[in-house]
This record gives sequence, C-alpha cells and structure tokens, in this order.
Amino acid sequence: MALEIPEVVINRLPVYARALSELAAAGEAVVSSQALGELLDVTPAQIRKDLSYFGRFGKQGRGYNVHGLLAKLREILGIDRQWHVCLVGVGRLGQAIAEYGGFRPQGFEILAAFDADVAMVGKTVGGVTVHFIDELESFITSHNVDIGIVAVPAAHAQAVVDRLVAAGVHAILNYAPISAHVPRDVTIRHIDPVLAMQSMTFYIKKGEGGGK
Amino acid sequence: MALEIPEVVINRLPVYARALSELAAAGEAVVSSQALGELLDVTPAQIRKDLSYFGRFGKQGRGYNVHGLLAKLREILGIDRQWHVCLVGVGRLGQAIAEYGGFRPQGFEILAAFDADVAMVGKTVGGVTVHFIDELESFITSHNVDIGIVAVPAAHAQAVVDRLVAAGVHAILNYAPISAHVPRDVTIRHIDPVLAMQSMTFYIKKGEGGGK
DNA sequence: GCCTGTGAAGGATTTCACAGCC
DNA sequence: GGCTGTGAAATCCTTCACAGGC
Repeated sequence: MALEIPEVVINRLPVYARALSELAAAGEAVVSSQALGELLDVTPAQIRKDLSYFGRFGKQGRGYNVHGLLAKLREILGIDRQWHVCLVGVGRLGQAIAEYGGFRPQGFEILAAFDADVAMVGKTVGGVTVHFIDELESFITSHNVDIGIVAVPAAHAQAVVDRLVAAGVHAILNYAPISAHVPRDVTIRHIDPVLAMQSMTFYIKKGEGGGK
Repeated sequence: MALEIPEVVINRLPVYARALSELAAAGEAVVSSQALGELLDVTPAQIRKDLSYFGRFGKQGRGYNVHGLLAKLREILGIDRQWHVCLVGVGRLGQAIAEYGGFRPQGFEILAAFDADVAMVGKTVGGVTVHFIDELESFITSHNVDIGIVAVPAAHAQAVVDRLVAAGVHAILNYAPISAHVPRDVTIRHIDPVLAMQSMTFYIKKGEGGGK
C-alpha cells in the first residue's frame, strides 16, 4: 500500500534534514512547520504534506522534535549509513571532487578513483588512489561500490555511465555536460553549473531594457 | 498577453540548446521532436509544447532546422551575449571554479574574484585576480557585473548573497550548502552535490534487501 | 506520409482549510 | 491558542490526439 512518493518530495527531504541539523547544532529542541518553512522559503503546508507521506512525526500544538525528525529523515533517505563511492576521471574537475571535503562527513566515502591516463595511475588525489580504468568493474564488485561519480570529458561520459551500470552501480552523480541514459532502475543526478547559469540569464535578460 | 512561462520549461531549454549544438557540430541540418526527444529522454510532445511558448519554429513534415532553432533558443535564453560574472570565495572550491574552463566558452566571463583572506588578495587564480572583499560593491557597479558566484563557507554565504543583491546583481550561482534567501526579482540556483547524493540514496536503499 | 502546433484531457503537485489534539 | 495531519480544491504540468501544412 506504500503509495508512490513523488520525486520532488524526495528531493526536498535532504534540504529539510540539513536545516534540522543546523537547528540541532543551535540547540533547538522543537520546530514548527511554520518556522522551518521560513528558514527554507517553503510553505508550512508543503512541509507537513511531504512528511505525511512517511508517517506522523509531529505533535499538535508543539511542532516537531528536531532530533527525532532528523533521525527519521536520515533513516528514510538512507543517509544514516556509509556509502561506497568511486570516482571516474581525475582531470582538473575530478581532482577537485576528490579533494572536496564535503562528502565524507555525510557518509559518502570515495574508495578509489579511475582514469584512462596511465600517467595518473598510482597517484593519490585528496587521499584517493588512482587506478587504471580497466580495473573499474572488478573494483566495484569486490568493494561493493554503491555510487559512481562521473567526471570525464563529455565524449566519454556515456560509455563510463554504461560501464558503471553494467558493473552494478545503481546511483550516478554525473558532472559531464551530457544527458546520460540509464536504465529505469538506476538513479542519476546531474551537476552542471553552465546549465544553471543558462537558465538564470533568461530571467535577468527580461529585467533589462524591455517591458515591466 | 505574454502568458507566464513555467520555470520547468526555462530549465529545459538549455538542455535542448546543448543537444542542438552537438547536432550542429555533427553536421545535422534538421531534427524532429521525436529524434531530439530520444537523444534527451524527453517526450516529443514535451519538446513541442515547450517550444510553442515562444513561437512556431518547426516545419510540418520536416522538423526543426538545427541552426535556426539553436539561434532562437540562444536568443530566448539570453546566452547569445557575454555576461559579467564575479566569484566570491577562493578557497579550494572557489579556486576550482576559477580554474574551470567551462564558463568562458559559453559567454560567462569571470572578471574578478573576492576573498576576505588578505593572504589571497593580489594573487591570480585561473586567470582571475583576487581582490579584497570590501571592493566587491564598487567593482560590481563599475564593471556592470550581472551574475555572482558564491563559494564561501556556509556561515558567511547569506551575508555574501545579501551584499551581491544590494550591489545590484540579479542572478546568483550558489555553491554554499545553505538555502539562501533572495528577493523575488533575483534568481538563484544552487549547486550541491551532497544534496544530490542524499536524494539518490533513497532509491538505492529501496533496491536492497526489501520488497519486489 | 511525416511531423508540427495546440486545445483538451489527464495526472501530478501544491495549497487550502479545518477537524482534532496538545 | 497553537499546530499537526489530511481530504478536498486549486493550480500546474505533461501527455494525448488530431487538424493542418509540407
């Protein structure tokens, strides 16, 4: 009977969880949907409805227990555990990703990196050892890698995605500027600052010269 | 009568434009909504409907002229010109952004970077000179900066956003892990790989152990 | 025969508004 | 009195399906 949960809802939960972490760090014990909504620029009704897909976590007249709700969300999202990640591509972008300190504290452990350039093989970037790309599949299998990060040039990105999928990875974070294809049982998210820029210019263009 | 165009539509246009660039580079002269849709995993009806917000660009029986449609989309999005960008924060992340070569070829020129750390001031990162943060407002005004990129620690990010907005910037690309507040006439986009990861784990968690 | 552009239908998501509980 | 949880209403977005042009 677990009715299908909209993807938009799932995408908002990590934002709620992040805000709750901050509230917890600030020593807040309880928060209302109203207060949380103001923090996040979301309507209180939206928050309550989103949470209602998963259960009844609040108390009438009071609001939500910050720690309790955070723990619930972490469980729902599956971020209450360690995930094994591998990185493909250690060019400039890949190196920046390897050196980025934001993944590990959230439970995403980059176990290894892979590259087609033999000159990179054996080096260590941000604490991650670079392997030759041909070892990708065996590493994924032997180390139970859950998530792949793609940071190769656009021309090779789909091939890398295909290899990750074939090797059994079910989630991919793609930094390459392509619309990658994946089977329906694989989840993919794209990080593309240029696309983000290009959608913003539509709105600032309007403000110039023209009407209202 | 320019009926309001949904934001989801605007967000898809850059993806269409990117695909058209590739088709153009591959020497394709014409493309149907069907073919473009297969390339992008989007339904043909969606593409046609999206484009219909802006005009009638296709020819029945043939499809769309690749160059013509691309030019139209670039004009609609405002990516047919140069934009002035400034970067705030040149820590590890900010440096990686400054060194990233993907913005300039798309018309986004990073004119300057700013940081509160005087040890960074005067240095050059990825061809961009670092200024002291207090020069932010005067630089934005004098150089007509359109877009700000925020790459400072979370604790300072909202303050930086506020300063950018006060200085007249109307679009912000935010890499800091916060839900920043901006006035309604300012457009903001968030780049947050951790949030992307955290929404994917919901789906791969389901695949494990459990049902169906 | 093929493919666009588009009203209309359908589906999804958000917001409303209020009963019920603390 | 304040705030949640939630059906119902409203809004938004996608898909259908077909008239019309090439």
